[in-house]
Amino acid sequence: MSYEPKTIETKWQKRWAERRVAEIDVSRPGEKYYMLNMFPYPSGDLHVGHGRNYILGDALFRYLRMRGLSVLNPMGWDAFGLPAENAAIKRGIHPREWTVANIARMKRQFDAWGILYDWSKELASCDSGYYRWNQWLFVRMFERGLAYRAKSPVNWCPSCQTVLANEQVREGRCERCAHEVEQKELEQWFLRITEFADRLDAGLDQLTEWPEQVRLQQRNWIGRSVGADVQFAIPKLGKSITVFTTRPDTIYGATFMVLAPEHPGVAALIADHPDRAAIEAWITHVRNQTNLERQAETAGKEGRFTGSYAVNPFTNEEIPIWLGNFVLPQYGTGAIMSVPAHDQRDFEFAKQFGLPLRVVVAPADGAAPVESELEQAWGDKEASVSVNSGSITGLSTPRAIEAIATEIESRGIGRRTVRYRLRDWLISRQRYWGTPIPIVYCEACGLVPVPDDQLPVQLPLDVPFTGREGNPLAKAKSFVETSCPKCGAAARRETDTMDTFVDSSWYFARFVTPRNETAIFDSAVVNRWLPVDQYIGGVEHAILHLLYARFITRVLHDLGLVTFEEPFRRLFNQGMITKEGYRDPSKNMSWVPLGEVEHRDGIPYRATTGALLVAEVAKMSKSQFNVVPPDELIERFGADTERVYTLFIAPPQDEAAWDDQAIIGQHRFLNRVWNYGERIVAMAAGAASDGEAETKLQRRRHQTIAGVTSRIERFNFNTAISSMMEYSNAIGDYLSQGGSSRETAISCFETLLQLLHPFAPHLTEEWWEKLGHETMLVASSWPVADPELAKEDFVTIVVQVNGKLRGEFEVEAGAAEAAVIEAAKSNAKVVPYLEGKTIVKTIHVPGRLVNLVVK
RNA sequence: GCCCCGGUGGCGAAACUGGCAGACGCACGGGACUUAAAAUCCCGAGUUCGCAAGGACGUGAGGGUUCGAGUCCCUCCCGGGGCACCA
Repeated sequence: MSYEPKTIETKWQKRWAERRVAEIDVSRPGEKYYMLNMFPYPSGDLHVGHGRNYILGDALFRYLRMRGLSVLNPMGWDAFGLPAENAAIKRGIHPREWTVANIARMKRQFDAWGILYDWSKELASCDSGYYRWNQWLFVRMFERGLAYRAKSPVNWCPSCQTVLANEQVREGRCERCAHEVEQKELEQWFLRITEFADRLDAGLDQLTEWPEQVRLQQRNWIGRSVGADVQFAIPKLGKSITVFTTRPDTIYGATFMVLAPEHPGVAALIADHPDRAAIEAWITHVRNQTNLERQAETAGKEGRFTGSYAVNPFTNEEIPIWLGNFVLPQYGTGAIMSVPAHDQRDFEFAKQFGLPLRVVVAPADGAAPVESELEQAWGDKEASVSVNSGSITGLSTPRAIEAIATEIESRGIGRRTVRYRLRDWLISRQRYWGTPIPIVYCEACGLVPVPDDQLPVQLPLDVPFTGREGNPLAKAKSFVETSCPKCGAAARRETDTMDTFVDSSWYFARFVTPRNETAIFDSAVVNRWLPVDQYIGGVEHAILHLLYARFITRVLHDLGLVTFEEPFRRLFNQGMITKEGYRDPSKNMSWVPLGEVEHRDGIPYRATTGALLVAEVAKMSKSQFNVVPPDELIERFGADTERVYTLFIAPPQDEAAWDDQAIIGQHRFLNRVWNYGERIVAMAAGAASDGEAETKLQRRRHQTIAGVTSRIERFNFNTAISSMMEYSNAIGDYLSQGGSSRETAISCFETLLQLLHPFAPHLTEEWWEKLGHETMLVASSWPVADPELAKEDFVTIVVQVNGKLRGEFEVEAGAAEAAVIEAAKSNAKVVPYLEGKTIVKTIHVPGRLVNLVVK
């Protein structure tokens, strides 16, 4: 019988499901291992690029299981979100229906790939049994002041018709739809993540098994900076304004002050300005700028003089107070002391408005820069010292910072401070398909959280989806109109829903006890199974999801629900799968459907218009027509082939371009494995064993076990597959070059089946059964290498003369050094290079090489 | 601008601690089987000089350390990602 993947694949998928091989009882004792693929948004269609993430996870799952661990590998659905609502508007299907149908589709696709999940733990964030606990958690946070409502300028996406968190804005644009984000002053719900900034930053140090890149991104996003708050007196007002600086040592060089136009003190400062109206008009103009405009580097700096002065507390000089659009109201105190000689932004502002510079820092071993000659701010890459700075003159920069901070504190005009770039997390969304925020507005009682026994606040199903004008929830009278839980008076429900990132910030804990109806989860069980031992997902969540999850985990910790603060011990980010797509330069570089692309002499043209096209490698996406659906591949080659190819294509953390042609190589490989099986079972039993060929194959077997195991441990799936191919080739050589022991052939083949099982599970199960095993391969024990049998008897020693390769010879492993060197010197290929020379140095690396240095 | 990560055959890549560069594949060339094709199997192949034996060159560029560098150090070029007036 030849290899027919279709038949055997459905057979085994069915059997794994029936026997519930991936289900685990969380109360079962044993060494636990919690592995988790980030739960997906159920968009419906999976392509081979998505497959990378899940296939990798499944290979790991099968391997760990065979290693004998109790592996929890659940799957669920990040099921709230905009696409479902947009589908409702476009096609009149209710978001719930659309979501449920997509979930069913995706489950079928997982099955077709042969992926095993513990479906008894399945959860969907759009089920009220799940989002109820979202609401419960929100109320806990509200009670502790960690969830609060505030009016502030927020990011508004006019296309999505909702506000966005800071993290969801990329380069001034909406992360989802790329529409430019506007600033709006709105009252919204926030979670106080900034209160955890310090802990979130410090915790990064422990995450040694996370990709360095992700830790760095989080660190930058949190943006911890150490400095000092300093008060500058405003004699005219009899008050002072506080600035934040990371360089208090440069305070003697602070020649002016700049406030954000939004700074609360501005009105008083410009009250008696002769041209007040003009300044106010300018302030309005700055406020109306989008973040994109305001922060664009090309825009240059804008500023206005307030007409007022502050006193520099160290020089006692009066310095002018300016307003500048480059000073951000949300960071620090919204006010800065400007040191134009040593800060590039201040330098540019000073040059633009003719403000004075004063050099107060100089190289430790050189002349101080001269103010009039400066072309840019002078910074301290290397050692520098304070100059022209009163009591700190002559101190090195770090010591000067300390000294001045101490003086500021002792004089009572400020203190050391740590500031963060991180802002509170805006979670209100003006959309329907999300968790309702469980708050009631009462005339008398104000903001009243919905009591626990009234949760969940159910999302009403009978809501009109008309598109555009605002949140459909606000139009559902039966939902909005309610009574105050405190006083019973008529009241109004909050109609904002939560950012879906709230849902995904704790789902990994819910997975352990997903049906718990009395608590968010069972703490005892969660504390045994968490943190997640291995988390797998894309880098696009480096900041958003992973930061929020770390934050919420700390909240759960402080609520006494969990004993840990970091939810994910190890993190792995798989790389993207890309594919060539085609763009039409004559049509504004729009993407061309594959059916319209025609190749002539390897050059792509548009079949309909004859236009020359440009090929571009990009992330798979329907809108770019470069998606490869797995269906045809599975039909033609089988899921095992797709799985092996996906893992072989490149190191899993690297980006990889899908090659429709190269997949044939993996199909050939599996086909060969199948044929070796056929040849082995056809062998005559009981033939005499044949010493050398057998020893050689056995040695190969044990080397391969060791190699594949360590490569899987290091996630080097591509090279693990290479070494299985080599091993498979060795079995082929044994069969075709006179190997005659059926017993040897079978046991070596069985080892191949076991090693290959995580990658090609169907084919290997089929052969395991064909060879007479009654229990499943997935339940077998991972083979263990015998180092004695893996040892080589002979090693190849290469001989170099002056570092150049000149010869090689075989020698018994562990041969004496003197003998090896002697053999090297007398090697026929080497001798000519030694003639007439003297050997001045001999290097011997045992088992590898001899290098003879001659003169 | 700052911070990260990369750059190895025609292509995907390998080389784990400084020790035979290019394993394993794709594509390609030659051969076997076949009426033929597909499938399968075998052989070849970094570039270059040479009939060959063999030699020279070769991991983005240049320099350095070392008996020996894809691997370590310095400078630069190119590609990708992140942050971007954060005081």
